[in-house]
Amino acid sequence: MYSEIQEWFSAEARDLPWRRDCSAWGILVSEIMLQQTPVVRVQPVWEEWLERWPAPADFAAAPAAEVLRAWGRLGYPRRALRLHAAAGEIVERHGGAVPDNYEELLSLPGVGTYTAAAVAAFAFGRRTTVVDTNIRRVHARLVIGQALPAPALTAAEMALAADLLPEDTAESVQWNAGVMELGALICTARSPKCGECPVLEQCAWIAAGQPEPTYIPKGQPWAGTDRQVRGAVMAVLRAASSPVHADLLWNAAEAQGHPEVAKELGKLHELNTHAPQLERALAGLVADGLAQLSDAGYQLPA
DNA sequence: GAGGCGTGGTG
DNA sequence: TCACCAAGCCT
Repeated sequence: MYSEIQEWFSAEARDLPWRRDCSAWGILVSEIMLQQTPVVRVQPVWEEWLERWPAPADFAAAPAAEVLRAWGRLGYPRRALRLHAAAGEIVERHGGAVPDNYEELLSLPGVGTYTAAAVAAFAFGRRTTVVDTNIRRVHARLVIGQALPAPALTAAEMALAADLLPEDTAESVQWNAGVMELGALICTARSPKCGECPVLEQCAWIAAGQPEPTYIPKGQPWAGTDRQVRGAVMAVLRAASSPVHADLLWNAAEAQGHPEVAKELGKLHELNTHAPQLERALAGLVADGLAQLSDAGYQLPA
């Protein structure tokens, strides 16, 4: 399978900036931004960041509020704060250089098994077992014959990925990148382009007659949740340059057409003269959002 | 180990 | 239209 995927990858791989001549720091930033966020939205922000903060020390010195603003609308802003903390550790414990091995990468905040393996492989050419959602899906179809991988990563999947990894270090790096790209462009979650697949002939899922998924992926609720409130709060704060009053949050939520959010923030507005109740309500509604506000130097009314 | 965490494009 | 989905991590 290696040669077919490699040939396809050489011809079809996307020309992404972090795949060109790029520092380990640039690779790390890209991997964090790409956690659950599509490439098309990451690319312009990544360009901005690398120009503004070309090395970990530059980024570590920036105020948290600026980090969150620069993060823009990539989503999951806690990733930005964790990367900020990681840059601090890189400066303090690694002399300002991104560590070049899996174990030390894994110890950084916001860096899990996937990101540690990916940075070790793509920034430092290490032979590591990279397993992301694309690779899991390709393995599930190509090797196992199932439409989708299990809901959560299993030990068996890790063992399979380790078994498939080429022994040669340089080939292992190309294999990781190629399988991931195949999952992103051809072997997609919905409507895979099997007609363009370089390993169609060897695919266990095709051989089995493309059976349907054996479970139903469960969606994440959004309307009326704390996350929706946090999203509205963060949208206001990104645009603000000074401490934000709760009234402003409510007005903004209403103006943005978020009736559920405005209703919840309206409760806070009514409670504004009763500080203890306000604190309790805020703690229940926007606990993480408040932590981010505090980290970013913002204040809520007393 | 299941659930929480932002955001916007798309079939 | 509205679920689903996008290079996960942490608790």
